[in-house]
Amino acid sequence: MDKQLKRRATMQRIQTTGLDIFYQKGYHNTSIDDILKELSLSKGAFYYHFQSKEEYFISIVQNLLFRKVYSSLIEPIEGEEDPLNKIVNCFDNALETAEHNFLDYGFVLSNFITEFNGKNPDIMNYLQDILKVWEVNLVTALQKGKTDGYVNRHIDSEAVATYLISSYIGIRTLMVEGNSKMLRYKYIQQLKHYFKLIEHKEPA
Amino acid sequence: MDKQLKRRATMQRIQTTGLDIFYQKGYHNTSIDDILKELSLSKGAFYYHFQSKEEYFISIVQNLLFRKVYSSLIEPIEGEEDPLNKIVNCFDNALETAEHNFLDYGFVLSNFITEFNGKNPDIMNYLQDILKVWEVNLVTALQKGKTDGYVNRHIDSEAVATYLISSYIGIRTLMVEGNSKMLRYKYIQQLKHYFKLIEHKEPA
DNA sequence: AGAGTAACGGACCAATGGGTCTGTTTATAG
DNA sequence: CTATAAACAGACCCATTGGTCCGTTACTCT
Repeated sequence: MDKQLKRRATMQRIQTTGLDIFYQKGYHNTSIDDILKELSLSKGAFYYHFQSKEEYFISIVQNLLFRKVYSSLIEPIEGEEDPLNKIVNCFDNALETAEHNFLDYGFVLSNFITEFNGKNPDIMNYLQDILKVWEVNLVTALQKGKTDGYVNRHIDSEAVATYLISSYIGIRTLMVEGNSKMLRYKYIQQLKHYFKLIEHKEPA
Repeated sequence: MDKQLKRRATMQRIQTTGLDIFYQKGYHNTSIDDILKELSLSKGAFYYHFQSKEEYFISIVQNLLFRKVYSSLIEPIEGEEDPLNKIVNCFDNALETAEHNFLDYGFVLSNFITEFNGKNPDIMNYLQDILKVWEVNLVTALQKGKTDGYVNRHIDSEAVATYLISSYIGIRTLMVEGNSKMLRYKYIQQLKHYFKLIEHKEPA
């Protein structure tokens, strides 16, 4: 009965370091051997648990990547208070952790989207799905903000959501450069600036 | 005397289709043989003109990629009139051409930045240089817009420039998904919205 | 304790990768 | 017309790739 657990644990281990290395080096530039070397594991072990490199990667996306994005960018947006405030804080926190990476490799999700676009429609779907969940939750939060009196009723929630996602993906791509602290500061500053147009204006 | 020209022509051919394929499939996922097959050329010919895959790619970045980015995103910003207007038009045009690609592969420059980050500092420098030229020109245009009375004097030009670049990179990454027409519309809408905060307010 | 199977080790394979080398064509210069 | 080098063709090299196969260990259940 304990074998199921052991199995799960090993698979998780392989997936976790797999995500790390794929994130750092990219999917096509990472060999199974690279990952197995890091794990001190054998090929027999790997192919006992996974059918192929592709299926392995997909399992990582569904198990780990989704939760990673969800916990850092989606979950923190949910709740009752002012959504605009929460979005700013959420983005700022996410950028801060990125900033503290010694060497940053960008936004995991958008990296993979860039890498697989036009090459593997199957994997692309799984990645796009994560994006969609993010977008939907942003739109929902903004709409709720309208009814709760935090957000201007005249704004196009979907357009704002895409604009937010775009800018976040972009700033994370820029931050790989180095002076991420300055970039984060500038970005958050402009984001707040932008949000002045979005927030509900109290009747004078 | 004509040999120099012939040589140049052949190298250009190899570089041009190289950029195409690298853009579509990514650097690591593209083999020299892939490119040579497309060109109906031999390995001997290739390695007669280029020393290695890496040196070859760098030559592409410096010769073709820079000009591509410059002509589509940097040059159109220069000039005398209202910079904000020109930026909107420039971005809109760039997104339109992207939209008309049957299959879009994203923003070439940011794709490569994502792919080479943390892997090849040499290539990264060349790519970052292009980004910097873009950024500097945006900042210059905004500053000039201030003195010419088009742009609000209180805005932080550098922050606006990074915010613009971020959002552009991001929306191009999103547009690979499919419904790029809608995305473009939403993006430009929010961009204009954002620019209302940036433009010079006429004294009442 | 022993049978049976899950979990793993690692040699092996065919295909592909970047890159070399030698030979052949082509074109210019004298 | 011929010598000479540039431009190219393509067989070849060897390390690496994803993946297979079979043997061995370790654990579980009766």
